[in-house]
Amino acid sequence: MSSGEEPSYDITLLVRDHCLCLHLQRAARAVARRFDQAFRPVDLTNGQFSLLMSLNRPQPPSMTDVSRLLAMDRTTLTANLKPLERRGLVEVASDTVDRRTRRLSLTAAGRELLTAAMPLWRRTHADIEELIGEPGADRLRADLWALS
Amino acid sequence: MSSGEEPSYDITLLVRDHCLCLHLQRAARAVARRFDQAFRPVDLTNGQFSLLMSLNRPQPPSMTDVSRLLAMDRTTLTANLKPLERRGLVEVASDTVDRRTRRLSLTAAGRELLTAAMPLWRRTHADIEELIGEPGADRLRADLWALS
DNA sequence: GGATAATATGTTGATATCAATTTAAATGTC
DNA sequence: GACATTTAAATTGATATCAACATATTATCC
Repeated sequence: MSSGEEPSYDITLLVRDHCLCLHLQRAARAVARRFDQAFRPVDLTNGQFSLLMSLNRPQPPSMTDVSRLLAMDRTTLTANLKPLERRGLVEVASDTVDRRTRRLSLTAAGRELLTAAMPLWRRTHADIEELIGEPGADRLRADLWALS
Repeated sequence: MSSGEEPSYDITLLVRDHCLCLHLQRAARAVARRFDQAFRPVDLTNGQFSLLMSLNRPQPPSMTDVSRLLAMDRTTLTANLKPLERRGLVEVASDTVDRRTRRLSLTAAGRELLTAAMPLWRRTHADIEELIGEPGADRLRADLWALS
C-alpha cells in the first residue's frame, strides 16, 4: 500500500534514462574534464579556452556580446574574466562612445597562449569526435544548438 | 605579415562553430537554467533534483555509485550533499559492514519533495523535447551517453 | 533641460565543479 | 599479527554558475 506521496522506482528509472538535462550535465562534465586535462600544459580550463577564443576577433566585443555567445549569465562572465585579467591574457577597457560598455580584447600574451593551446584542442577534439562518429558530430552540434 | 604566433580569425570561427565542448557547455547551461527556473517552487536546482532522484532506489547507494552515475567527481558529490542534508532531504549513514562506505538515502521529506517536483519536471522536459523533435531526443540521448 | 525609463555592468551570497592532499578503514603479504 | 597497499570518503583552494540587488550611463519624454 504505497501512499501516492512517494515516487515509484519506475519513475526514477524513467527520469534516469530519459532526462535530457541529466544526460546533458553528465556529458558536459565528462567532456569538460577531458579538455581541462588536455589544457593542463597551458594552464587553461575548457571554459577559459572558449572565452579567450571568443575574444579573438577584429572588433573587441562587449560583455553582453560574449555572454550571449557563450550562453552564460553576464555575472558569470564577469567572474570568469578576473583570473584571465590577473594573468594578463585579457584586457577590459571602457568603450569610448558609451562609457557603460566594456570592450574585451586579448593581449599579446593571450594570443600566444591560444596559439599554444590549439594543437591540444585539435587532438582532444578529434578524440571526442571519434566517440560519436563523423556524421554524428554535425547532427549533435545541430541538436545542441537548438537547445541553447 | 602575421608572425604565426597569432591564431587567425578563421581558426576562431572553426572552433566557435565546431567545438563540441563549447556546444555542450552552452546547451548544458541553457537547459540547466530552464530547469532551475522550473524547480523554483520546490527550491531545487536541476542538479539537486537529479541527485535526489538517483537516491530513490531500493538499496541505498554509496558515494562512488552515485558519482559514477552522475559522472561527477566524488568530492563534488560530497559538496552537493551538504545543502540537502541540512534541509533534511537526505541521510548519510555508514555502511554496517564496511565502515569506509557511506550509504545515501532519501528521507520522507526528500521523497515528498521529489513527488512535488515531478509535474514540474514533466512539463519542462516536454518543452525541451519539443525543441529537437521526438525522434531527435532518443538520438541525442544516445550521443550524450557515448560522451560520458 | 530635467525627470524617468532603459541599458550595461558590477557586487554579494549560495551552490557547483574539480585537482591535490589527507584521513580512515579494509585487504594482502609475509 | 605487523606492515604495506588499496579503497572510500573528506578537506582545502581555486574557478564556475546564477539570482537578487545595486550602480553608472545613456536614451526618452515632456
